[in-house]
Amino acid sequence: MTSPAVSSRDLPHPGCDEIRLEGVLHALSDPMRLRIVRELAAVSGELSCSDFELPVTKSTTTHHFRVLRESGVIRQVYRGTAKMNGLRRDDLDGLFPGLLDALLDAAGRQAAGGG
Amino acid sequence: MTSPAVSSRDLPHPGCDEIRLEGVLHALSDPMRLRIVRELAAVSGELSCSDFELPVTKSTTTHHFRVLRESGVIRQVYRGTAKMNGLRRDDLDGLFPGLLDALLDAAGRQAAGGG
DNA sequence: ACCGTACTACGATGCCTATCGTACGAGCTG
DNA sequence: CAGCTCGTACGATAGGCATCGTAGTACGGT
Repeated sequence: MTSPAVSSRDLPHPGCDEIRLEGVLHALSDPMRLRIVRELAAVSGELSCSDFELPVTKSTTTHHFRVLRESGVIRQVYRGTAKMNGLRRDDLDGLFPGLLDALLDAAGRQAAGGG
Repeated sequence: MTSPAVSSRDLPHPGCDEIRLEGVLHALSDPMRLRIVRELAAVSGELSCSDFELPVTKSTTTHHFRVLRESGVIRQVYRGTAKMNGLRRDDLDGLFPGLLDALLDAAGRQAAGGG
């Protein structure tokens, strides 16, 4: 077959009116989650959870993805056994214009310069 | 006398090279601290700790100001018995161009629109 | 039907932190 | 000096959270 269909298992996402700036900042204040978001932004598409090679166990990885989803930063959808992750770029840009770009730029500068 | 001199009591501030993006985001992910920063940005000058009317005790207020200072978001200096607080706007703009403005704009939009 | 892969759920653990209250220090002002 | 205001220090408390391990579920392939 071509590509696995979206599973019926659905994941709760906050609506745009439920996304809180504090929640977004808290989600991104964790190094592991900031790293995830940076990788997602770099590919500008979807990545499965297992595409990331994080120095933590799978349990912890699941936890971080959930925090990102529940804060409204990423969108998650099952596709077969894989769970695909994508940045909610349009939603975030609509709510907080320029914020995501400024954050990604800031993270990039820090990664490049300070270590 | 004219104005009370800066006290000899000195407060430790992180250098620009010590300011971490994650630390800044964590500092701003608390509603009370985000509120403090918004008020500081609004007056674009210095405010004493007691200029803020926060719904927490003085102990807690002290704690929040310290977190903001230690993360590099604000600069604090004693002037008489008062402790004056100012945004480290130049330092932050130098490290993370556009970030502070985007954050303040985002906070303003959320305060105006969603409540 | 069976197995392997991808991810989850749950409990445990140890640390961090937001909050408070009380007691104290530093500096004005009468 | 005495008192007042501003802010700190310290301990306590309660909740949050990053992490792990183990056991389990969902799905696709053989």
